[in-house]
Amino acid sequence: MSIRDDFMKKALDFKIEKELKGTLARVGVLKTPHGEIKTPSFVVVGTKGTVKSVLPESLEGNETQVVLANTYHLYLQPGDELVKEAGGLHKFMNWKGPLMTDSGGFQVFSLGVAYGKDLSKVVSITDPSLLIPERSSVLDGVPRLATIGNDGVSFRSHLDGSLHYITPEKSIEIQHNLGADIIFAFDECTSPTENTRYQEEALSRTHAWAKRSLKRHLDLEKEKERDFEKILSGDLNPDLETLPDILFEKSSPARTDGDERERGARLFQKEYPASLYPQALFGIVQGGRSEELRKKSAKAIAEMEIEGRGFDGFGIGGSFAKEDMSSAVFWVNQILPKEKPRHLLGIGEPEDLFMGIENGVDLFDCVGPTRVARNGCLFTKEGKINITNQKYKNDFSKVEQDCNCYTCKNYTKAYIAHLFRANEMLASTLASIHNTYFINKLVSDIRQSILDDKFFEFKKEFLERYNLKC
RNA sequence: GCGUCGGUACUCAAGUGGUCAACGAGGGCAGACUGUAAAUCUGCUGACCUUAGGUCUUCGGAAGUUCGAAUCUUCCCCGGCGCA
Repeated sequence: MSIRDDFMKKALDFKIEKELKGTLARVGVLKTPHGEIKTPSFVVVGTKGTVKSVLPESLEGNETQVVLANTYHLYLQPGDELVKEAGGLHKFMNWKGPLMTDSGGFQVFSLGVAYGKDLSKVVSITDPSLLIPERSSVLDGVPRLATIGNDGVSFRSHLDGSLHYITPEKSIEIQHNLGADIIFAFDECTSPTENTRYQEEALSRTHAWAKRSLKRHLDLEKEKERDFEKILSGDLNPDLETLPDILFEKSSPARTDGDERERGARLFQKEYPASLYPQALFGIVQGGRSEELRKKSAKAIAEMEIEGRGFDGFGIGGSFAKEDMSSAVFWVNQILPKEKPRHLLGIGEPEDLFMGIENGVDLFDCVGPTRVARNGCLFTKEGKINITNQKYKNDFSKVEQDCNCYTCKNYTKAYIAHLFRANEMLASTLASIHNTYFINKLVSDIRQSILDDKFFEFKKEFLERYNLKC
């Protein structure tokens, strides 16, 4: 197999190393053009091309393997064309490891039906009055910023009120300009409060959009291949000669600890323009709370292909009721092809990670660890603590005695509490570093427990201790 | 000493006869946050009673006027400024 084949055809290479008997859990390695991801893995969220308040160097020293940015936000600001001009998002944000972008599908939900309401990714569904009988663009007097049509979604920018129309094709084009290693199909994230009739309607739309996303993606990949061919065959590409150095990936990926990872990375270290890097596309499964719809969606997305090429992996989307999240994940992962990676979108409380991994999830992303950190909430093995509580004011112990993160190695609770009270920026930074480390380490420990055949012992031990203060 | 402006809860600061336990901001004390509209949001912050609500004590001090006073009157205490 030529370098070109390796480079272009294998945007993603996923190898399962071990499966946990009696469950859907597996341990694997996911190879991307910017390095490997040992799965299961947590994905740290950096919506606007930055993990808020944290330097990329800190992430690297923090067990962070992969970062997820957002299509919609970067399209609005600074614009995907500008990011492309800058040499792609990796260069632009100085993150050398694997990178993903979300498609903007979640903003269909958060700026649409959830706008101005107390509706989030995970809700408690015990109250039937939450169900939405009728839909309109204005509910309870709050106008939405996103309105869904069959062809795409109109967004009213939350930054300046300007109107934008995002279609599946547009989302993919933006994501190709951004240049993340793994990108997502444009979908409609529905609320669990929607009725079945609406879920069905939304699902068929998501499937149609998935197909259009796939089509546009494959076309754009073909264009890259043609350009690549020209370069290799020596057909002069005058543009190439004049491209600035910064457009070429020469440095090795950030994460090169371990021979295995380095070998994987080296495969992709030739001097190719960032814009020609292959990208992998994940299709997204929806279907709300319905078993029938979830399974139908998993089947449809799994089987979807154009000229023999399908999705490189899968996202499991939708807003969940906490109570039935695990069953929804189980239904879907039973059907999705085992050999491709699965990403549970937007989920990331410690207990959810155990649940997801047990039910066959390989990747999780969640704003929780970083958002909560900025608000003074820190993860510990005994549960979350609010560092601004009075009792920590003169507590000169570490957040966690045995934690190896930069924050715990160097600072006391009293100091972090002081930074929060004094409204110092470093407060967010130190808290975010600890929380991302905590979650990364937790997933890495779960991974090891599967390799050691100790998953259930570890889960029990961890959750019992964690829930003490929950 | 005379004149003048002021003294309101932890702090700053509204209020100038009843709708005032007293706007607002900060601080304090808690809580929330799951593909980031988020360094955000919510609640409490005189005392007591179990929340709705109720009772009591408060606006420098004292004494008055009034059905009713943080608000009006008198005296006193304290502070700023001006003039001596």
